[in-house]
Amino acid sequence: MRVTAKQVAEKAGVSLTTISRVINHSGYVEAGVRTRIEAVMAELGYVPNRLAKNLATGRTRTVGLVITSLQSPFFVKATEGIQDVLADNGYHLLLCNTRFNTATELDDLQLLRQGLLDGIITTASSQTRSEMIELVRENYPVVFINRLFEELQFEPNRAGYVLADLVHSGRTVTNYLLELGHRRIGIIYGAHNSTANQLRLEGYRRALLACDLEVDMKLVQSVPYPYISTESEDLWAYSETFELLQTQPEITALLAFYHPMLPGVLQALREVGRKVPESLSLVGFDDFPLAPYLDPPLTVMTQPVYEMGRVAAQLLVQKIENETLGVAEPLVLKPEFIIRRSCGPAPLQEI
Amino acid sequence: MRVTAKQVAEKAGVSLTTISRVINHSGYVEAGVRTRIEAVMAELGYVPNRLAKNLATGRTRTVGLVITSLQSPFFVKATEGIQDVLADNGYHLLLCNTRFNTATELDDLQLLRQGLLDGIITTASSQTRSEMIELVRENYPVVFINRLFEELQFEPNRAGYVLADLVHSGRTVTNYLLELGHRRIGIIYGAHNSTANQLRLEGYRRALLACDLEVDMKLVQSVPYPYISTESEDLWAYSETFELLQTQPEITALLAFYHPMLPGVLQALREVGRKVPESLSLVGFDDFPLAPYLDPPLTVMTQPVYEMGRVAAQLLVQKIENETLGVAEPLVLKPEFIIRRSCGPAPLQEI
DNA sequence: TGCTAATGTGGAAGCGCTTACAGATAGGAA
DNA sequence: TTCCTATCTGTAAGCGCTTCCACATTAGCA
Repeated sequence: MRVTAKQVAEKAGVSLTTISRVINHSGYVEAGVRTRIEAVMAELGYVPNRLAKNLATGRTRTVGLVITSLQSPFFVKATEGIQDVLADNGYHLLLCNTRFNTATELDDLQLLRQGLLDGIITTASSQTRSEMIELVRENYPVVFINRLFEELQFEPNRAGYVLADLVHSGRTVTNYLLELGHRRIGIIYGAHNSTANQLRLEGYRRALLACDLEVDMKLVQSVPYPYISTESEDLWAYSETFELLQTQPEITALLAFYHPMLPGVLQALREVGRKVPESLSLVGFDDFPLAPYLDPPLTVMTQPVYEMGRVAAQLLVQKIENETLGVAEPLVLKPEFIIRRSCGPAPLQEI
Repeated sequence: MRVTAKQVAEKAGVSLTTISRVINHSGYVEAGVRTRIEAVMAELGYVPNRLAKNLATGRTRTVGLVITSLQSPFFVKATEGIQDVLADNGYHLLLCNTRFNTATELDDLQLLRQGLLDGIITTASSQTRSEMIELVRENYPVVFINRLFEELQFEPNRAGYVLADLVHSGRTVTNYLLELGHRRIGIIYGAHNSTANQLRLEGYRRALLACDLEVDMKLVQSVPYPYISTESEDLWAYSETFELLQTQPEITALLAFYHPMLPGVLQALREVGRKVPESLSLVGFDDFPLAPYLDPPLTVMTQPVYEMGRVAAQLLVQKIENETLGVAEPLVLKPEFIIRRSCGPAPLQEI
């Protein structure tokens, strides 16, 4: 019942080939013939079937975005950057939100092999590391955001890397707190051993080292990711923060590496009776529109997220469209430190 | 270079049909043959080409989500609900984030006609109203969230409607404020004349009416949607709120209908010197994890967003899979009012 | 005028699956 | 035994495009 190109061809008295040419503005078509065909198309209400086109060309003009959650403003902003660039280049976005589910993530990656996706942008979890590497080795176009794969470092392939300078982030924040007199700086981070966490921790370590301080892993608390199916994740990271502050009361500053942990962290601080910033300094990661209106306004280390999304998408489109391989050098963008009022001088310790 | 079903067939010494049958678990295949074929598939690393399948079946198992922005927690939560259900049913999600761009929205809707999408879930803007109606009339499966189309009310088609009881929302909030003694209640809402805004406003009107009060449209301020391309939308709704409070200083309570307006509204309140809740009561719409940690904790009227997403997706899958038409009765879910500390008794007026 | 290049069009073979439809075999009921 | 049904397999015709090639025609130029 749908109108096909064949019908248009018959009605316009031309061949299928010519129809294809006017649709795609490719090859030569006489102006008169073109307008005649366009008239017939309009008359019949012809819309080209993309499935057929996809099969014939082996391309879909669709890219996948494989992420673990939408909860973080990081992903929302990155997604917008990505989509703006994709839209400009005529690509669509298949959203693969894995919800921290490894099986889902693996399935989503298979979409590349199934031909459904021309490429993938991902900040995926480390659970599927080997599969990602395999895909890259098979030369599927992939761009990673805030992820690094050293094992691919010297192989020519079609992967790309976009990162914020997270070592710098970690160091800057830590330095700031050290200068405020803090010596016991706690960290709450999401459990998976991601590149992002590693790099930030490295920055933290270096800053401490420069002051002849050692990292005390008792101050570094990981939080298992929730395998979300219901909505009861409101106070994620709450109990871990609570416990950390109970067992390590000498902590005077806290870094929350992942935005969705904030509500839990804030709740724990309330219940433990640590007022921000008087009794404890708090730094969040990634900025969000309401940060200035929290109580107190939150100091955050942030990344140029929207821009990172844009760059990632540009890189991917480029990798999809020219088939050339190459060794990838990571693209590193500058983070930004936004000081508000959630940090203060370290309170006097009773030691 | 990709392995095709044909190659598997040859190597296994069977016909293409049989391959298809084992892939799809359809029809009869002798157990021995099946295992043999599966072995060959594994050996060759065969992955079925979804493009070919899509073309042959005329279906894609992909649905589009057409929204205007991801900025609101409403969309994030709804998207998660939708994706959870879709994943359970083997569907993928194409994210069409129109960024309030009507042309983009129209293009995205065309994906249905192009065969790329089996159905659409949307909260789309009212700019594409007639095109949506046309798609519904052509019997494409579409589910609307918080949108109503009276003109389709009695026509059998494959549309579905999921709504929160927004009239009830508007009325409840307004009643609450009336009871606190407020008489001049302002509203800030996003400009497009959406069903959601209309219904909430209707609730507001009814509540006032029950107290023999009239709606004063001078208190109801619309905010044009930003046509976002850059990131400078931070203080969206700021100037409109500022102006409203300047020109209508007798306003003692304010409803913010759309979450992304909050930062701008809060900033305006600060600058105009109205302290919440002492000098002005504020109610937000749609809850979010950090609402309890704002200054002051925000009272919000919310909707069962995640659930609405789930229901919408279930409805859509159902409509896609059984081809039956029918007259749609809207599915209305109950909203929830979460009282925190951003509302107080109306301050005494100097009249 | 003849030759080449540019322009314009169509035939037909794919792309890699699904899905009638038909045919074959085996087992059970009559 | 015959017939019917259930089980199993293959042939071939699509699905609706793209694209390679071949073939005309016209224009450009020496």
